[in-house]
Amino acid sequence: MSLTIYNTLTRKKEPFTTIEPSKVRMYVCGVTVYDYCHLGHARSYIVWDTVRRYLQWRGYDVRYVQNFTDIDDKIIRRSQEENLPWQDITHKYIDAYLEDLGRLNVKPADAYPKATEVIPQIIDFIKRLIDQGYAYAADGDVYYAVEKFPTYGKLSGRKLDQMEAGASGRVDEEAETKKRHPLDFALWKAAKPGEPEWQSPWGLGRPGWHIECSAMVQELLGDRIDIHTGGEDLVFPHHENEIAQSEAALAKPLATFWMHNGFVKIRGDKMSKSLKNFTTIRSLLENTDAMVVRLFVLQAYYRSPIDFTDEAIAAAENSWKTLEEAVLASAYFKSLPDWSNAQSEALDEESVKRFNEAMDDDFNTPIALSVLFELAKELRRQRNLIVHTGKPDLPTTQIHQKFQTLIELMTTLGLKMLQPSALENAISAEVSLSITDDEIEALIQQRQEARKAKNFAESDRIRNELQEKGITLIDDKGGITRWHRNSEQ
RNA sequence: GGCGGCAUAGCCAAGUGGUAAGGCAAGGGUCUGCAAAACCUUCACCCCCAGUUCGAAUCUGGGUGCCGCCUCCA
Repeated sequence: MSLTIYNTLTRKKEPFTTIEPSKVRMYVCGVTVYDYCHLGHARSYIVWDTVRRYLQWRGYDVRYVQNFTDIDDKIIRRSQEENLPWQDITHKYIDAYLEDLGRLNVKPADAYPKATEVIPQIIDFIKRLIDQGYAYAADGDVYYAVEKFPTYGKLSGRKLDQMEAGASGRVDEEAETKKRHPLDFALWKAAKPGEPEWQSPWGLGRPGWHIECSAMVQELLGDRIDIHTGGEDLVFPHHENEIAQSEAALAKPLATFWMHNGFVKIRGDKMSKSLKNFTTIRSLLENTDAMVVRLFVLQAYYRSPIDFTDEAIAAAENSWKTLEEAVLASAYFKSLPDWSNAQSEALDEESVKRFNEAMDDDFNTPIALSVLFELAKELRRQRNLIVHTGKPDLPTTQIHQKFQTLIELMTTLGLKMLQPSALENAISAEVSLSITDDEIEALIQQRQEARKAKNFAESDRIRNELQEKGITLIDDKGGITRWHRNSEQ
């Protein structure tokens, strides 16, 4: 089976193809940097990061470019409000973006172009559109003439005459008078006094929002790319306009596959900055493990909406614990006599097969995760058997294989593997700091005597005392008490 | 007004013609002084109505409800 991807452009799943064999050129629409990122952004970039990781795991050489929009009305407004140069605003929030998404284990892009770094390319692009008759200058602004592009609306499935201009109620009156058609959009905006400005053939001004992506894609990835992604709110107008710009100027399809992720909802509504109902990534991470957030996102299919609730996060927390415990179980597997002989790269083929089938079907992470949970539960079971009965009921080579597979698949989904060596250090530190084996044995002996005398208050006291020192006691049949040091911190 | 999406157990969420994955939570049993683990076990008439079919959560038509987009937006 081969990878299929849902393409917004055609509204169906299509077999994945690349322009160049085994190379993927991928462009991800990034954020406008005037504020901290919220959970909605987190979802989007976790999803695209996972797509990238999976393509790499399947052997593709992926070039991944993601932009920062570092000049626009909101940035200007923010800089005026805070009385700071706009560069201070954008630098601050770019740093914050990299930090927040890094914590979610989103890999850095191969390039992070900024709008203000490609002004010459943007100007060239606009000139080209004007020369070819797709754009017109109007009193310091430049607009794209949507009526000149016959297939305008093909991505979002609309026709010009169906759209009600200004239906969203956010129309700039002044700009309307300059436009030839209400749907025409700005490629270049004249600067008002005091605003950041760049020299252009049309006077001092700044680029419109959509043109930067067309220019950057061409600059960094070429005239055509394989995958272009973003949140579903970007389908119209942003991506529609990118298509109009790039395909008019270059006369070839911009992207083969257009992918869009569903929203994060909160209490049934879209989470967004304008609704002021967002939770920023950094506030969420104050008391939630980053991998819990990642798991919360991946437990849904990327095109479906997900509802952000305390219950959902709590459930993800428990789910993550299951995976974590399975990874931590390696501390116990290491004590198996033939563990070191079992070391090999071999994976559990059946699990890998099912994982790939799920991911090949338009990145169906909920199903892919079910494979991980099955592995994790089996590993946890083996760990428990070791702790409670002294030996597992699977051959060590199989345990090793399942363990190796779990780690590999978790890594592919960007679920950060805990370093077993760090764990060992933690455990050995605990051992050296707390209590020796002999002391434990002595206490257990005392407790046995208390139990024989039916002095359960005393026996429970000893159990609790040891528990506080990180030692768990297990009473087996035949009056034997086993114990182990707790592996979880 | 136009375009689009969604509706599956207490919660989250797969499943696109063959008789309901997975996760979370909950309950019962064996065992136990208590506890832990293990093992066994319980938990969905798939929003409604009609149709197509040997067979539908899955296809068709009609409803109902919720949501998104229509130049701020991941």
